[in-house]
Amino acid sequence: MTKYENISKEMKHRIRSDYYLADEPIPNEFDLATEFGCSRMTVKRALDVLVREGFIFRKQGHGTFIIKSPIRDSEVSVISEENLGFFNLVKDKIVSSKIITFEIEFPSETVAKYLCISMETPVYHIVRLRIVEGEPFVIEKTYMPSTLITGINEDILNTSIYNHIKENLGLEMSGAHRKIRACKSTELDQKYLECQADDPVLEVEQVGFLVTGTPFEYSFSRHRYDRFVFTTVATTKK
Amino acid sequence: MTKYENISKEMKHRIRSDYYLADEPIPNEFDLATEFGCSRMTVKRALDVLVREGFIFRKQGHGTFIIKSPIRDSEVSVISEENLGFFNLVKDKIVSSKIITFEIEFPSETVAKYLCISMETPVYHIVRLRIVEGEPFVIEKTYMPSTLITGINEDILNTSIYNHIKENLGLEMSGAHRKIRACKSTELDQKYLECQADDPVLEVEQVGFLVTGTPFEYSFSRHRYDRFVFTTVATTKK
DNA sequence: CAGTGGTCTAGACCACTAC
DNA sequence: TAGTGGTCTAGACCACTGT
Repeated sequence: MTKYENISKEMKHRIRSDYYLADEPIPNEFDLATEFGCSRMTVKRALDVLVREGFIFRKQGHGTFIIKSPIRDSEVSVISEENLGFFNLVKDKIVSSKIITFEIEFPSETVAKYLCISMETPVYHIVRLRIVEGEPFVIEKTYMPSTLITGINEDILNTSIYNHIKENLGLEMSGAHRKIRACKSTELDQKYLECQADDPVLEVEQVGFLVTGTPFEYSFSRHRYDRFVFTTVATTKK
Repeated sequence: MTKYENISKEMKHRIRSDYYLADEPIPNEFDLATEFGCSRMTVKRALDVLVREGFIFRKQGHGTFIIKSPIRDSEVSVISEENLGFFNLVKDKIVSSKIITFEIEFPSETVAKYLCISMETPVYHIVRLRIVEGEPFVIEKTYMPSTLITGINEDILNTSIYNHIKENLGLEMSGAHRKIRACKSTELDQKYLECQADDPVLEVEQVGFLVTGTPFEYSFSRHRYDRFVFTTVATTKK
């Protein structure tokens, strides 16, 4: 844990616990640097994280203020930078899985393209239903190069592929590119998500990357439209 | 335009125009600092932008590499940090608008909450259909405090509210909190988006902020499901 | 004008990678 | 071990805000 991460964490905690008054600026960067015993650049870097996550905003020449936006208090949602795996999404909930498909095959042209592999590299093709608190939540269709992500079995599929990648394979995920769209539900959706023929689904298409830059998964997550909202924070300043 | 923004821009240009080989690391931070005549910290900051936007990734102890992911090449989409206004979304396309509702009213409790105003502060309530290349694209329902965003008229509604806010009012937008979900289409959607009763819509709920931290708009954009995809880049590293 | 955040420097040391 | 990115410093000067 670096110094700036600690400061980020502490400041987030202070904001969430109303340590600072929401209508006044938080202490300036010089004072925070003194308080935390570090240089001003380190405080700045720590606060950059909070800006990106939508906790605070800065006003040049005036100060740094807390954003009190109720839109951040979502039930089940993705706040952009934070979590990749499904388990992070639904922490503190009871989760189970049902394996619908578990095959190994040669990839289609599209799958090969997104995973940056040849069409001769076999991939896992996994379809799982994820159940949260006893209710069907999402169908995940995942393709992963079997040469990279090795040792997949049903036990792993019933818990977390991400944990397997991290704990057993020692690989680290760095990020993902995602597309989010609304779709009509298919018969597969209706059967497993237990939704009506005219219910839509929210689909998240994702290419996940390791810290080595290698794509390791290409997936489609189809969510029940009434149980999932995707949340993001956008800032214009770089 | 600051030094690091210039370097970001130049590096993005180089990557897009294949100036660097995609299979080799780009020059290290020390060499780039020499080339651009700046300190290493400034290069680092410039490259941070490209990391967040999904152009490159870094591998400590090894180098910095280009991400070649085809998922970024979307037609009409939102890449997280970049654009807030509708016009930025569909640059280089022919856009027109149809005003469906243009009223001033007292806000509901919800609208007041999201805009951080009292229920006695009047708000504009605007519903517009946006047409791209002759095809209905999105219905935008927008609430804005009339005391903050002044001087709205039909001319402005037919072009861009964002331009009005920027050019005429001299206000600057800083970011937004968004929720994205799939919905069933309503009769209003079907009528104006010219979609079928069983077509879903992709809804983006948004609270937009000025650089002063003040919420200035609370809006719902309902997109035709077959004409819009929301794209984002997520990274686990802060 | 004083106070704040924004940018930038020139260097230091550390952590990690590949060879 | 050499080379890379990661963190951090102690300052400097600039740009902007409110009074």
